[in-house]
Parts: sequence; structure tokens; C-alpha cells
Amino acid sequence: MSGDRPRIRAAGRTRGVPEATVARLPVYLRALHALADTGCDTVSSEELAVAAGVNSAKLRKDLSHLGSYGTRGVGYEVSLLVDQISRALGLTQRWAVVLVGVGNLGHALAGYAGFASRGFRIAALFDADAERVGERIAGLDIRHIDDLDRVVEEEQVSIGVISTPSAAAQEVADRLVEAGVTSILNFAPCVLQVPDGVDVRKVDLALELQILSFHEQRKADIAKGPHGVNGTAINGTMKGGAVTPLPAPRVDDAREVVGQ
Amino acid sequence: MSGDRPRIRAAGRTRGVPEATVARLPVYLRALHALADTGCDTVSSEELAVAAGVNSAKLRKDLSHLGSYGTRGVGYEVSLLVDQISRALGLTQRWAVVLVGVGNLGHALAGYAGFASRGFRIAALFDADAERVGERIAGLDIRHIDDLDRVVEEEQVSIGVISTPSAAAQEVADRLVEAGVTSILNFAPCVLQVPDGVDVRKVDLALELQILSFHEQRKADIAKGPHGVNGTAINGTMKGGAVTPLPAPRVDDAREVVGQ
DNA sequence: ATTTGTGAAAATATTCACAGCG
DNA sequence: CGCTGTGAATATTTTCACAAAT
Repeated sequence: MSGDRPRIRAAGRTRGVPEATVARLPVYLRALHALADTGCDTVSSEELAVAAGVNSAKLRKDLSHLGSYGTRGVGYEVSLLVDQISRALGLTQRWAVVLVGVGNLGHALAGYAGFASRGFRIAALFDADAERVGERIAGLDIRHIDDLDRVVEEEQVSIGVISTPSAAAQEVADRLVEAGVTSILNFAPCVLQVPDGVDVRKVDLALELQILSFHEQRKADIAKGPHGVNGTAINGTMKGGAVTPLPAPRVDDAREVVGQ
Repeated sequence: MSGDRPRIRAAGRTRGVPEATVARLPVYLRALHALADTGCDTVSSEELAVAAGVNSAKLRKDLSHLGSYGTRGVGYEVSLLVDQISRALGLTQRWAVVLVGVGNLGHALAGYAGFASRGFRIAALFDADAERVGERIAGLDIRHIDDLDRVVEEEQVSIGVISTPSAAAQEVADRLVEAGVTSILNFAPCVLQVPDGVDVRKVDLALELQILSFHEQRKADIAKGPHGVNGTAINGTMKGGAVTPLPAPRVDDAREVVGQ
């Protein structure tokens, strides 16, 4: 993801780890930590694959991109694999991140223990609302966005999290980039424009539900038996009651990423 | 996504919309709504593609899976496209969802306006903590998890959102499935085991940061100039060596999806 | 005996580039 | 003309299946 940036190539051979693999490494890492916590020293690709929810061939292929860290006939040493995946992901250092937008969601993110436990340190919280500056959340003072440059430099921040309303997100992204941030995690439901060299990943809460909606509908259609001429067919009643003949409701959205 | 389920096929031809396309439809829908709000009646694939952050060939191919709704030489009528995508995604009905786990994140999700504005209605909030039952959040009473079955049936709920601690997530998923839910959005950083026919999508906040970490590291390496002979290369000890001075930090994680 | 690591095959996804329609 | 819709060409990802290693 991260836009449609082409992978770097060297002499015709694709260099580095495939993007699809990168996206799964954190899942393996999670599974390995869980295994380690149960006192497990070694795992087979099959066991780890089950724990990670993928098939074992895929897991082995993925790991093979990092090097050859298994023992044939035995499996993988958990702690070694944890180290290698951590290294591959760049988690041997603790990244400083700034979080911009301390609304409903930003508040929750600020308190998210998973960030700290998985390699990240929130260096500062920012909000544009002068009212909220100085407020203390999760042990951190909310600072004004105008301090961004200074903090990013002083704390060597390279990752920014945006949890502002959509309307503010692009402006915040610009300021983050300007300040020197080169990776952005965007929770605002909008597309960000950033220069080359800056990576953006997005998390869109409702989008995931909409994907589930698609599959729900498909399941309902199948249960009802293929009818209509071309698949999508007429939408009758089935589960979910309100068979709105009309398109999805629309309420003013651009307000807040999270907020009532 | 949603496990490794094979697409349904009919008579050799792949029936339905490719998964990659489904995942982008909500993005197009968002962009179209934004365009509509600016009073735009028609868009070209190029314009919409820019607004959605994809390339225009991909956009056209994606839309072609829904049917032929554009006009050559002109573009797409915004409102028609909104209708067609909404229909394809199953958003012509308003889905009822239940949310289980009203911690820090669950609280934020309960108040998320984007759910309501994009086709979903939170039918009820649940928590296992008896202390919190009865508490009112975002206009909804927190109910005890034991009421789940009743609510799911009465309100025709087919989608569940899990925002409990990891440790509780599987148990909650089991109860959701048992109650009749067939789609789950999981915010707990763990893999869920569900029967065939149930779709799961996950959102893992820290995972996204870890992916960014990978790319940050790569950028840093490149900036420092390629060293070592073949890229990742020379990590001193091949195999076996904990070459890392220190692996990623580890703190008790399994506590809460969000919470300090 | 097992289980890894991996070529080769199959399936998906993306991009190109242009015929064809309005 | 301009722009869509789509075959054909690429690229990427997944899966198979087995030789090699312990």
C-alpha cells in the first residue's frame, strides 16, 4: 500500500521483502510473543501458521525472505525468530511518534498500551484547540500544534499519527511533513496528498464495516438462492430488516474522526 | 482477506467482484460523497482516481465489475455511481451492529459518527464488567454480555465489533457466532478462530505502525548508502546470532485493546 | 522421520494501450 | 475529440509439491 510506489529494484531482481510479506510479519511477531509467553521454545511452520491464521507454505515463504532461520526436521527457535522479525521490521529501535488530534479516538490512541509494548513511544500529543492545550492525557500534556516542529526535531520523531477530523487532516499532514515526519498513520477518512518519500498508511473504521457489509449481502443472496438475472439482483428482505430501497443514509461526515 | 476463502465460481467464470476491488469501493464512495458535497455532478475516471488516491485504469477496471455506468467522452454521473457502489456494497440497507468491550477504544467507537453516516447503526453496547452495565454512552446503555443472544435476534444483528482485551476476544467471538452474528470486526490484536461462513476483518493499530517502521528503516538504510554486499546482508553471525544488541521492548500486552 | 526452503505452477492484481462509443 | 471499457501484457501473491537437511 502506501500509495502505488514501485518497489526498489536492483539489477532486475526485486530487492527486499515483498509488501504482502511485510504486512504479515507483525502478525507472526504477535503470535511468537504469545507462544513465548506459554513457554514454547520452538515452533514448526505449521503451528506458527495456525497461530497466525495463515497457511504454512505462505509462512515459510515469508520467513525465507528474511533468511534461513529454521532447522529442518525441527522448526524455528521462537526467540531467534522474534529477534529476526523485529530486526526486519526495524523494531530494534524504539520509534518516537507524535499524535495529532486528541478527540475521542485520539484520546483512546494516546492510552493504547499496544503502542508502547510493540516498539513505539508517544513523544507528544497535539491539538489545534487552544482550549485543550495543557490538558494531561495518559501522562502527556496536550501541546499546541505550533510546537510541532520543535518536538519533531528534538525528539527525532519520524512517524506521525493523525486522528483529527477529515477536514483538518491534509493541513496536519502538510505540517507533519514540513516538520520532518516521513511516515504517517492516518485515521481520518480521507486521502492524503504527500510528497515522494513519505509513506502513508490509513485505518478507516467504517470502511472495514463496509467490506463486511458486502460479504454479508453476498451471503444473504446465496442463502436465498441465485435469483435475478445477473447476480447482484433485486434486494429483498433478509436479515437486517429495513430493506431500504434507497441508497445509504448520508449524514454530515467530515466533522470528527470520532466524536458524538 | 477474511481468511483464505476461495472466491465463488460459477461455470468457470469468476463470479462477483474481486476482493481487491471490494476493498476499494468504500474509498470511491467516500470520494464521491465529497465530490457531491462540492456540487459536482459528473466526474471523469481521472478526477475520481485522484480523489481516491489510485490510478485511473484501476478505477475504471474496478467500476467495470459493477456494470457499465459511465458515459464515454463524458465521465460518470456522481449520484448514479454513489447508488451503484452503495448497492454493490450492500449499503442500501442500514446494518445493525453490536459492539462488545466498552474500554477506552470501545468508548471511542461507540461515539464514532462515521458508523452512522456510512450505513451502520449501533444496536447495543456490551461489556462483561458488571460495574459498567447500565452506564450510558453515546445514547446507549451498556448491557451485560449475557443479553447478547436476545439483542442479536430482536434487532436482526449480523455484524459484531470486538474491542475487548485480547484475552477475551475469542470467547466473545464464540458468543457472537453462537448468537447468530456472521461478520466480525476485530480490534483485539489476536487471531480469531471462527467457523466457515463467518467473515472476520481485523484492525490492529500497532501493526500499521510496525509496517511503517519497516519502511522507515529501509529509507534510513538507503540514505546511509547501500552497505554490505547484497542488501540485508552481512548481519555478522548468519543463523543463530542474536546480532541485535537488544530486541524490541516487550511489556505485558494482552491487557486491554486500549487502556493504560 | 520430519520439517524447512524453494523452484515452478496457478491465481490474483495491476497497468498498458487502444478500439469504440458518445 | 475525450473518455470509458476492456483485452492483452506485466507484476505480484499464493499455493503446490518435493529435494535437501538434520
